[in-house]
Amino acid sequence: MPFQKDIYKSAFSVDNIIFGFDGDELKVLLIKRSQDPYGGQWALPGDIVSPDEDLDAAAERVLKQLTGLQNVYLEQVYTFGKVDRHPRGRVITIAYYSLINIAKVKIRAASFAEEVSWKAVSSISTLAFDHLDIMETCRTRLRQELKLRPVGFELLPEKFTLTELQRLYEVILEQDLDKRNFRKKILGMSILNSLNEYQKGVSHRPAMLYSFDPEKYRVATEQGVIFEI
Amino acid sequence: MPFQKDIYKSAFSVDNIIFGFDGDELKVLLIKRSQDPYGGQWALPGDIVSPDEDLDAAAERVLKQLTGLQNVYLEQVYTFGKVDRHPRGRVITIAYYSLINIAKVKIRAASFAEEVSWKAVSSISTLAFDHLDIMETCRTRLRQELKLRPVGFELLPEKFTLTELQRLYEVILEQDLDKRNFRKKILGMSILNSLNEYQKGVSHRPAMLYSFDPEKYRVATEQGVIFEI
DNA sequence: GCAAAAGTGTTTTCATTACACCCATGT
DNA sequence: ACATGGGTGTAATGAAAACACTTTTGC
Repeated sequence: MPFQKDIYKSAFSVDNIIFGFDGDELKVLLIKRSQDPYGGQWALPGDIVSPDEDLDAAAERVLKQLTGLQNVYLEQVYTFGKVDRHPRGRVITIAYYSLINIAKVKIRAASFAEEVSWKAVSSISTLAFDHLDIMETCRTRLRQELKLRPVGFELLPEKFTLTELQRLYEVILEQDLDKRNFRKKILGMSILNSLNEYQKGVSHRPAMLYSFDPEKYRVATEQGVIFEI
Repeated sequence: MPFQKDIYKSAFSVDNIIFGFDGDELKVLLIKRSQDPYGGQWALPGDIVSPDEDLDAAAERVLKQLTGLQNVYLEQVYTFGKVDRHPRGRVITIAYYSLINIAKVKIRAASFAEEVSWKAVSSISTLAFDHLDIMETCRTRLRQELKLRPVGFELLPEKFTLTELQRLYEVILEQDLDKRNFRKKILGMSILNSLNEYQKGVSHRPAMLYSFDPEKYRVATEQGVIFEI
């Protein structure tokens, strides 16, 4: 089967770091590899890019296969291409990261995995291949983006409280934020809709729910408002 | 020759956007292609990555072949992988950009080029393949980096005046900066050495020469100084 | 002495930080 | 009634912006 051999002479794959937020921790979706190399170890979901497939399309496909989700936040981050990074041949990989609302995912075990699971980023210390490296690079990128663009909302349900939003920032940036200053800053940008609707069933004063409004964000940006946390 | 065909079934290249600054304009080093596809057109220097070569090494090789330079600022930016981006087959390309002191370059015409030349970024309106796209992406990245990291010095001679440095920022960021505020900010970071040496042969008051001190930068960073222009 | 760029501080303005108490709900 | 997180404003601080004149050199 020369095809297999040729592919491995010079193949490229995509790997997708899928971030989710459960209200408490930043998580990534990992698969347990069912085959060698690295059989039985946790790895990032990914696949070989087929010859007639765009890179972005391949990343979308991997995401869809695993989560059923489409049209979610997905960005290319970096390409990893060390000669020896794959034990079976020369495979470079283009890393993407996506941000999803964790509640929307019904995990589907993919054919290439025994098991699929959300793991807290902070709890991961080894991964197959150079995937730990890849994850760290994507995590750094996420932090940068979070400060400069309104991407945090991608990790939340459509309706959220300001405290949930703040907690998300605190967890990802690994720093505490002042409640009043945070609210002042976010609300001052005029990019949220106040829904005049409240949390239910909580054993404390229920919080107002908000949603992110992309159109308001566009208008604000045009008027010179700079998103920055 | 099956090898050629296999390569093109799934090959990867690097392209290198080499930035230089002549005191007045931001330039990039382009080659005129001697062969089809796009024979006769200007393009970014690049090459196929060989199977036993790291991506970074390939980018360094391209840079060295063309300029003779090694150990200069070189960073991966983005990978371009549309199915149809190369008319001869599937070739994805990993884009790098480098920052060099333009005065140090003795251009060597490479075998794959008729002609090699510095072109002002602002004057370029078409390039072979998707290279215009690649150039714009790298230019955006350069702007981002310039604001947050001390990379501008890579584009200047070792000894430079503050006005030269300011002009570099103004040209790349496309905005005017206030002279006094700029000096205050840069000097306040304590990352430059004042050389107690002056410009010569200028028909005006000669300016003090400075050099960037990476060690001072490291110390300043440790003490919490944030580089930002 | 004139043209050309170098060099230099202060005031104003605006954004960021620090900070503490009352409110609404469930148990 | 108490525990829990929700919600709110002001003063102090520090950083960024605006701004104009004197100095040194070559010609």
